[in-house]
Amino acid sequence: MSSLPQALSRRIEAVTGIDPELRPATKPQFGHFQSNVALRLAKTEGRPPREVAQRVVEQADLGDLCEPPEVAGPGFINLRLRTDVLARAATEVLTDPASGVPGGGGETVVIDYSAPNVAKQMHVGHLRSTIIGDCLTRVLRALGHTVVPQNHIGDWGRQFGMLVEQILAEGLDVAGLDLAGAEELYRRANAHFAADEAFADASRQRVVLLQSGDEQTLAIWRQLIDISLAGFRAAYERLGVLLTDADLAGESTYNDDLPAVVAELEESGAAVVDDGALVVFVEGFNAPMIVRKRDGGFGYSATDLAALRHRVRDLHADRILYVVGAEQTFHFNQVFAVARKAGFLPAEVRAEHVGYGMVLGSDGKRLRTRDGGTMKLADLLDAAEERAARPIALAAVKYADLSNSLVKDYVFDLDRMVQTTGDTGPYLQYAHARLCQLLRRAEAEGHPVSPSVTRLDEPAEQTLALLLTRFGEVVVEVGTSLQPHRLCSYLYELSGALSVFYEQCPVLKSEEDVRASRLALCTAVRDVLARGLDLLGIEAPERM
RNA sequence: GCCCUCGUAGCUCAGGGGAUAGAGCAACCGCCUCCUAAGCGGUUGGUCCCAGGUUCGAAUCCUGGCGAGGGCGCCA
Repeated sequence: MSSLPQALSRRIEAVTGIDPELRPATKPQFGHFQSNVALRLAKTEGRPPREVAQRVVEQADLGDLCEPPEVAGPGFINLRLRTDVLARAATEVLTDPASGVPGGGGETVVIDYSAPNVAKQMHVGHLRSTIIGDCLTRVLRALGHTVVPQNHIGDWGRQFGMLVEQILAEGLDVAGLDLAGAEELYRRANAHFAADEAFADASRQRVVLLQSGDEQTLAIWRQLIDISLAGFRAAYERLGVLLTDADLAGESTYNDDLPAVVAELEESGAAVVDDGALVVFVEGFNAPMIVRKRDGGFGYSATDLAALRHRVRDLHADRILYVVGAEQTFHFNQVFAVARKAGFLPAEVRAEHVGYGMVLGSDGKRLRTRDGGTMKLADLLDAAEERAARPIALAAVKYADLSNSLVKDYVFDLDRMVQTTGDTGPYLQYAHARLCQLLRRAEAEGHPVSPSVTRLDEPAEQTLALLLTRFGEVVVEVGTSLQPHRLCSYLYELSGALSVFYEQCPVLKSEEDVRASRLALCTAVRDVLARGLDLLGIEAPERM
């Protein structure tokens, strides 16, 4: 089905020859849609905008869709849909199992997100990556794309020499540790490393042993991974995100690819030796990318290149998304540029860094615990659950994370985000729960729900119906722009319109045909709210 | 020093060429014999950081400042 604005646009474009750039009306008195096409045409036609608008209005064939259009202000064309057309469009949303979200996607989209570090608890930064990545996964899947999540966990690197050495020094049974225990071990190893030169040397040796495949070392390393994964699983379960072990693709999985990546970089002439390191210079970047360090070890850029190459060659990605903090913008732009240059990233494959801002405390600085430590994910969720029941607390945290522009830092204010008034997750849940209650009562009282929306006499009903028809295009927009806050804004607007409808339009006490139609409208709104919240990764309880 | 991002109401944020710049919070005033008042309506509150430029039209695009944050060859 083609959407209403598309149909309207085509009719107008048949007259104007250019896209009328139809937009939702900025104010109710301007109808449902507005176009500035006459203002833009006025110049080329050399006639007053209002005159142009009048001609467009007279010539456009809109009678079966709209009330007679109005020319307003400096030359805007305001369109108001006919009630029967609006009712039909709302019915389509009601009867469509996807509530108007077009599912024809067809791309393979790899999304890199979450990426916690082994032997460390997840912190607020991982929270953002995980929540945003989860939302994008859900949205792109709903649009019919094949989404391949990749959890690029930090399971390799120099720190493991230190950790293994510390375990051996303490004679520790790793199997008895949990993730918090591993993190304490990490701290002890760090202190030990700084204070004891002999230990530091042994740790460096241990890195070599690990890389060369020493059995004992590998066995301990695997144990560290196992306890970390248990911790990650628990965190994902608590967060209610879709990530599973099948999505794990840590840094270590690319170890075997690194020599080949380097060889290809050298063969293509992209990489050169500079100051002892193998680097790639790319135009537009003030520093080269270090692929192999002077000491022969690989930098993290090498791993990122290998991962990107794998995603293109083996996972057959059409689009690759990196949900990583905005501070890494330079790094990823450089990785993409190098990958293009080296031929790992063909022109037709899109690579996009979905950068997000930092989580700030009420002081406007990076969120920290009272003693200045990093804020743990678990502590943060604990604090939220002190203020609200679990599904509501989670909704509060997730919605706060998704409802602002991603690139901006945002202030983490638990007391504000758990409020049920205002632009919060719980407010959306409340709107949904209210509808569920209403529909339950209707069923209990034996009121039939009309299979279609038949009556839209009240402005509040029309507003709701019009909003319903926009759901699909909003989801499409999020899939393109990768800006979840647009879906948040939409759902907030829908919830607000529902509250107004709820105040102004009695449902159960209306006469029969109005009641049946309103129940249909309510069902459609409930479905869109539930589906929209699900796309955000937020539960929609039926009672609150 | 160079590069990137951000700057909108007291606070938290939308809006990113188009009509009188919008929400929420806070403050104040109303509304429950009525489907969840966890709600709704109203009032107060703005030099859209500053200065130029482009345009019929700029919060929005361009240039230059100022302010805040982040990044800039061997950590990941």
